Amino acid sequence: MDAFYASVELLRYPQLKGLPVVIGGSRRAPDDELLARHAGLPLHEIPVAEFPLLRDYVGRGVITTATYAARQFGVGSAMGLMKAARLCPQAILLPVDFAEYRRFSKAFKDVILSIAPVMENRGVDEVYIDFTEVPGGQREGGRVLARLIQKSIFEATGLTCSVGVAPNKLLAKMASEFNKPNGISIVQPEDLQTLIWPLACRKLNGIGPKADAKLKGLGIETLGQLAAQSLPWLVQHFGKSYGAWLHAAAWGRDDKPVVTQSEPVSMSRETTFDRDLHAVRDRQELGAIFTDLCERLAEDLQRKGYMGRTVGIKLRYDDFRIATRDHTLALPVDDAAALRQAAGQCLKRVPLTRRLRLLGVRVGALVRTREWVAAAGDPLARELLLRPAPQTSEQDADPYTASLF
DNA sequence: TCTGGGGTCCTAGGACCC
DNA sequence: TCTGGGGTCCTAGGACCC
Repeated sequence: MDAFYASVELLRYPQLKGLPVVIGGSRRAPDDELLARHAGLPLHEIPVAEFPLLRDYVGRGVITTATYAARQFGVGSAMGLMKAARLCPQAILLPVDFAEYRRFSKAFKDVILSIAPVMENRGVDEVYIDFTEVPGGQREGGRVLARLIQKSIFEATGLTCSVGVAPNKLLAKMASEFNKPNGISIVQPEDLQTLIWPLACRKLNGIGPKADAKLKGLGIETLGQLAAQSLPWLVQHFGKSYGAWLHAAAWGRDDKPVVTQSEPVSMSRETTFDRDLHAVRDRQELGAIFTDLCERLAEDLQRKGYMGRTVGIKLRYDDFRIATRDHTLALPVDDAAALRQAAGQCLKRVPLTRRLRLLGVRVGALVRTREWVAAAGDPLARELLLRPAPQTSEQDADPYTASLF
């Protein structure tokens, strides 16, 4: 989806169309006051001059999305709001409204599912779609189906998206970036040299800041240069697994399927404080936040129907270093008191001399509550639920190898 | 001028078991 | 008295993604 959060906001506030708008700020909503002052007035009639400006924002936080008009000024996702305010002080700042974005997320995904049922979620604003078996999915290299999806989403939601069509997910993801916003791009295997190899390594989904810096240090700037390296050389510098992946990816090879169903692995809640807090001096405040995080996490678990037995905490110190601790319980839990109890034990095992800027609570090793309750009286069934399904290896299927061992 | 929140996956060492 | 090899689980940290 194109500038998803910002585009959803523009549906509510069409008077902001064409203006630099940024969404962000984790703190108190900057426009609460605005909405209160104009209670009763339809949202689209609130005068532009009434909206809060980025220059007036005081506090922490980053931009989650910027309109294309705002991007002209050099502001973009993940940039600190204070820095963005210097680049584009006149930008309008709106708070994030996840509930609203989730609504539109479901709406556009429902449209896609009605057309092409093999869809993989990639977060709130992105999906992979398998065109292979969709009627007409091969016409004009996929362009016809891509256009149909764009048109259907726009009619249902008023939102635009960009589509990349390619033989695999890796190339499709890159293709989707070629023609933003509201564009379609088709990449065939024979386009590797002309369309992919000139790109910076960082454009590849899976090469982040660290790997990119290391590649640069080795004199590798583009995907073409990466593709020119031998497999053993890459393995030597990046390890067996990542090295092999880098090699395959640079050659446009990716055989990962479109996964339509998946179980959550963990759930968490975390918060960055308005100011750094000290475990002793700000004990009360920290304790209240801690309890609140556990309560919200418990709500999440119960609403989604999961329990978990690995409970953990995450701290971010004032110097931005991160510490985590976790603890696995004998039985899964989903209530705030149990989470708070277990997380509290974790807190005792972590250094607390430095001031903290973030506290988080996490729960993993999830089981579906319904299945756990159903196995209530059966210790064996419970035991099986707590152990993840064993990985079936190639060796198991090979009678010769199996007999040897 | 400091840098959000919610995730997944990988690695590596140690405990523990057979 | 000195010492194997394989496997799983737990824990901590880190890279990366949206």
